[in-house]
Amino acid sequence: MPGGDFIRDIIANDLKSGRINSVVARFPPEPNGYLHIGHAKSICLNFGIAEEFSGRCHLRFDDTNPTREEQEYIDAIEADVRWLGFDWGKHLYHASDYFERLYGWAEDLIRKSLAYVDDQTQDEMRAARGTLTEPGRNSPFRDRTVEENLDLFRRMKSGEFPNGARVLRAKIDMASGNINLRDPVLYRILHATHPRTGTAWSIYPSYDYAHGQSDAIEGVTHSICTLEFEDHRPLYDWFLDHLPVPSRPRQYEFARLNLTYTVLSKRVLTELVRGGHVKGWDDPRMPTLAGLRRRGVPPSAIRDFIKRIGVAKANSVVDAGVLDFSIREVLNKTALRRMAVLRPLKVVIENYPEGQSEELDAVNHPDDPAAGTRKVRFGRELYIEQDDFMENPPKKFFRLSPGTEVRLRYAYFITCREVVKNAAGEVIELRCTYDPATKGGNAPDGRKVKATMHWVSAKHAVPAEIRLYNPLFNSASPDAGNFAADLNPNSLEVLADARVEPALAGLNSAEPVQFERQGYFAPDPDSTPDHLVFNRTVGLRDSFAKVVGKP
RNA sequence: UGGGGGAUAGUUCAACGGUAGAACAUCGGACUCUGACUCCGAGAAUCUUGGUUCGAAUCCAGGUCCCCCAGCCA
Repeated sequence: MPGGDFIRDIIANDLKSGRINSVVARFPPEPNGYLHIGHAKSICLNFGIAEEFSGRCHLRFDDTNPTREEQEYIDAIEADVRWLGFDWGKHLYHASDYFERLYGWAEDLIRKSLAYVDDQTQDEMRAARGTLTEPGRNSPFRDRTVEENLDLFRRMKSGEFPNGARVLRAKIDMASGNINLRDPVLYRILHATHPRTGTAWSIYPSYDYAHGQSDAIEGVTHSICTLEFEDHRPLYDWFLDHLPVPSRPRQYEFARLNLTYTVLSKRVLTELVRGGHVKGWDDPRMPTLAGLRRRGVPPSAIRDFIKRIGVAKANSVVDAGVLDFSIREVLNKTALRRMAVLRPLKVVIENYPEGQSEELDAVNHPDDPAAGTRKVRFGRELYIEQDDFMENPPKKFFRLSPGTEVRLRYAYFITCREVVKNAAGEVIELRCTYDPATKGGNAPDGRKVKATMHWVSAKHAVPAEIRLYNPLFNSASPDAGNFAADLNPNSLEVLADARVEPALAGLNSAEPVQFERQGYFAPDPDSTPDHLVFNRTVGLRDSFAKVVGKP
């Protein structure tokens, strides 16, 4: 029996003890924004449990607030869950599917004198709710007759009253230490158009009133949510205790995901989009599933990441580097290798005949011979990476500098003979010589070089735009209340004049490739045959960067 | 000074009265036609004070610190 965390332990025990025969879970998003990596934790947990224990997992939209929910989000959520690799089969539900039943149960509560219509204003209700340390006061409308309550509630439903005029409240305990039990609101008047039910309803159930009963209707056995709902559980149970529900779900809570250098709050993410701080929900800097997808992150990497971080009840912040690790872990095995020069520096091979060029063999994946080989063009004029040359190198610099010899991958050894500078003193060109005997990359005399560098032929390479992404925030734990102050102005870096090997022009999938020695890059949807655009999914580990103290 | 939760390496998670373990990160080293990958190695933790016990991260009591709750949001 699979175990691994306290939730799975509970389920395993429930199955073993016979309390349940099979597990039914659910992922219950509210369609008021896009899914992010924090939701991925919940999705992997709920759908993962269903898979592991041979149960099922429902996708249920918690669509009880038409003032913030939109069809666009509904569609995006379904697409994202599928993309992540999960299937709810025929079990697609909406809390709004149950509006009729929930309404009937509300009348039941009224008949049992367990609910009443309150005419207090919002301010009055707030004032009467008490504080964390003082009990609240009963509403003056708390003891209306069943008949009056029923009449008022029906008129609320028929749309007779304006927004905010009245609410239906549970009659529980205004003195409870748990504020959720101080006569919580069950229904509020909302004259709004619902994405699914249109204008059929002018009252809508609250989350607390809808969630547990929806679970019960669907036969959910384990209703897994995040920690902030822990003190809603007594209320969740109260409804199930007092209503003729068809099953008895149980709620369990786990700690939501937090990631360094990012914010996983739908409110903040929405503001980032609406405020134009990013280009949309799928901006590759966003921690949304849509953004990660656009950046080139494979869904299996996200699943691997979620597996690594575990599930527990302690609040925690996961190092964003763990996600990077998972991405590299997946991509290293699958991504084809290519050469691309991000910041080109021209190299002229003085002893290579003018006008000549040749094709050399390059492997597509060093650990997978089945991936085959391709040809790369070599010529007299090349581009190498600006970072791969230093005129006055420090001790541990193994790459090209005046007089040193390096290998150009799959090609030849070259030696730097001369440095050409412009009027400003910047290096604009290198004059080098090559050793024809080292064709393919090995010296017959057995001599070694300390560096192998990537390169492209100046004549044959294709121009490309490369987008590098850095964390959206400068702070490891941005203040969600004032996130603008922590925004990283350099989260997007565009390299407009990169050169890539021609094989990249014909890339026909959105799968990332590895630009050797640099990282994993995926074509952006903006990319066209005339204007290639690549997103850096994640960089390669770079231990040399630490040596030279690069950021 | 209400109610509900939580504290184990730098980080995240295990250990369910019987040798505190893993992953990421860090630091060494090997290998290498990617300063990648891979491999080997190292340092690094039970919030605190008592108690129970042959034996406590685990059970009990007190304390400390952290998080959540006063929406007609979810």
